[in-house]
Amino acid sequence: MARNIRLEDIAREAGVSAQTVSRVINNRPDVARKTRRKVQEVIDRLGYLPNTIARSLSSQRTWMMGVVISSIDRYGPGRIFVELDKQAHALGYRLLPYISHDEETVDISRYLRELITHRPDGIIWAAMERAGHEEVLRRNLVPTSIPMVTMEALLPGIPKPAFMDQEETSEALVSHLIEQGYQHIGIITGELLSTQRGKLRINGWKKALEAAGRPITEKQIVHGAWTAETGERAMATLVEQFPEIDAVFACNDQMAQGVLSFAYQHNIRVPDDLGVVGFDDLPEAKYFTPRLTTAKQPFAEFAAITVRTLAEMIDAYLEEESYSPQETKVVYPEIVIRESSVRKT
Amino acid sequence: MARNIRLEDIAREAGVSAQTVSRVINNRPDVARKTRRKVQEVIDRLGYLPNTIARSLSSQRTWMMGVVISSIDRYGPGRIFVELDKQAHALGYRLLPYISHDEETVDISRYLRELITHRPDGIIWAAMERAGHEEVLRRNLVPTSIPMVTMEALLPGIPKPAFMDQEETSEALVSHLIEQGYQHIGIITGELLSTQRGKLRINGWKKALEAAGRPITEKQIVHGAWTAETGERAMATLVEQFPEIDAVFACNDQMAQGVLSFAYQHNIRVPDDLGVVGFDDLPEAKYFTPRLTTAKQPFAEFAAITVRTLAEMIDAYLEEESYSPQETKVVYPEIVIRESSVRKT
DNA sequence: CTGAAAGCGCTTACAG
DNA sequence: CTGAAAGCGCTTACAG
Repeated sequence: MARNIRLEDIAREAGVSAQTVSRVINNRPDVARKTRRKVQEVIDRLGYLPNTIARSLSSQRTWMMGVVISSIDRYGPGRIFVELDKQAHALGYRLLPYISHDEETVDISRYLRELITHRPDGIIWAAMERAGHEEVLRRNLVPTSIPMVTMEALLPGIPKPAFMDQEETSEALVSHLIEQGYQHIGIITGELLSTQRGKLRINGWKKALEAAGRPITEKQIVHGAWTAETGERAMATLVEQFPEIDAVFACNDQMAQGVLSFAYQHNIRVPDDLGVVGFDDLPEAKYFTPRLTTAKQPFAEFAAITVRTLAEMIDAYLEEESYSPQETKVVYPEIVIRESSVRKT
Repeated sequence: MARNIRLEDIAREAGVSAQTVSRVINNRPDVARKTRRKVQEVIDRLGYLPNTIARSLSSQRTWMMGVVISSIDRYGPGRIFVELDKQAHALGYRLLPYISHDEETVDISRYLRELITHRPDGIIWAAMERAGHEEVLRRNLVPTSIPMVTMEALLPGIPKPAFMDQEETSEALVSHLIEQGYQHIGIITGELLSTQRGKLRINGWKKALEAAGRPITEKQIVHGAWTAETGERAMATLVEQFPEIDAVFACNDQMAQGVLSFAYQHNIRVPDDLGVVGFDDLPEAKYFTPRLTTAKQPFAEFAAITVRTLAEMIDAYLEEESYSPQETKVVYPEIVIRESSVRKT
């Protein structure tokens, strides 16, 4: 097989030393214009592309950020991954994805260990919180002292540069339903109560009801699993155990779509008989039947803050300075009101 | 900063040579049980994780597959990326993603060149076809002789191990509409006719109409851009320029959702006044109002064939054998018939 | 079954 | 502004 062209080949051809070629490649200022031109000409002519592997090994820097994230074929994680990639790229980093396709069974410890063998300059922990993760990180990451930030789970000692508000936004969505005159408001949650995100959305719902002096009972709460299918099923359960229901907060848009489907199949008119709000503002949410009221999360900003902070931590680490950002910047979703929650008067 | 533990540290601590440690790490058979046990004990005790960068450099093998793909926050590319990741992981490879977030403006040449600097063992080209890509590949990839496969675009000299049928499936969807008694069938395409995929879906629609002896006119065809928004707008255009329309083939489910939204807003009953079929079978398609008839693409199989073939090409390349798979395995989407295209009798 | 030497392709001080 | 030497942390023949 044809051997790749090396830096040394360029040096020989251009009649200079390897370091000079290295300087040209890395755009160092201390090269004579004439020398630079000659070296560049040889590089272009031979189509030389430097070997990042060798560069990483000798400079002890990979310009890689590892990302541990759950299935990115869901809307939220997918958007987050894409925005992380954009931001990382803008700062000169590449992403090395570790996607836990099957969160229940994946051995996160093996994943993390394999990721560390690639010596990323930093790690973004975007996985959902799970029992045991803290221990996995303590045992495998801490000894390496690789800078890390978390986006989702709260992990002791690990900075969380940005926090996407869940509770206030949920409260605002439910308060909107109350203002529209809905009386009996149920909730379809996305998952077990064990995750932070799940808990906060429920808390928001509770707070809105409490503020309005409405009773809160267990039968108003049904757990789904983020999909349209579970949304539809959850709505069936709600109607059965809480028949007076006239509005529902589905904790994401896909589940809201399941609710709308249930309503359509059972001739329940939305928004007249049933008010519906979701969470996410999928690109399609505006085209649900009827158009869905929901909350749009600023993923780009969320990712940008996270990546920039990690980049700063990496810089500080390389300078052997201690730098551990304490603040968490809160970003707020935007409420988008559409037909599904506005009664025609 | 704390220096990482190296293979040599393990060797010294265990009282053996570096190569012996290397053998243990790589599970080579030729190590005495006792030696292996001792070395493993030291590895575990010190929490040693080998450095993949160094390994890649010396072995001239990265176990990385580069993936050039368009925005993965859309359903199709997202699913493909996830399935590629699963399959690659199963064969011991990692994915190095190069996502062209903004297909129009991204400089694919710079992307590819940067990817090559990472010396992936192989490259998966999952980007849509665009004018100029062929030239970019010829200039940058061919000299490196890195094995590559394509999933989407047809590129001369580059194997395409799997092909996802578009034409026959589209024809079957439209024939189904004809069988249901729909007379005037429009189409909303996903993009310009310049891509293979776009063309094939339109061809399928045409063939079905031709087989049924129906006329085909330009006014039956409107171009969208894969989103619900463009689907809704395209439907408005269709109704205006082709008022007798009683069924529509939307080239993906998101656009079909836009169509359903348009119908809902204008009191057009689906499926009675308008039959609708989509393409993709989003998890939500079953919960559209009404439930959507569509085609489910076997992405897992598509990705599996592609990755396995690339892995074989890499093996052959390393053995200095010439191996260039000529066959393309065709995989077929499954038609899923639901309410949106079945008239109640 | 085990080890000493060379090399993968770069960058990093250091010297001039 | 330019270069000779050493080193990054592994693996690969090769020798015994």
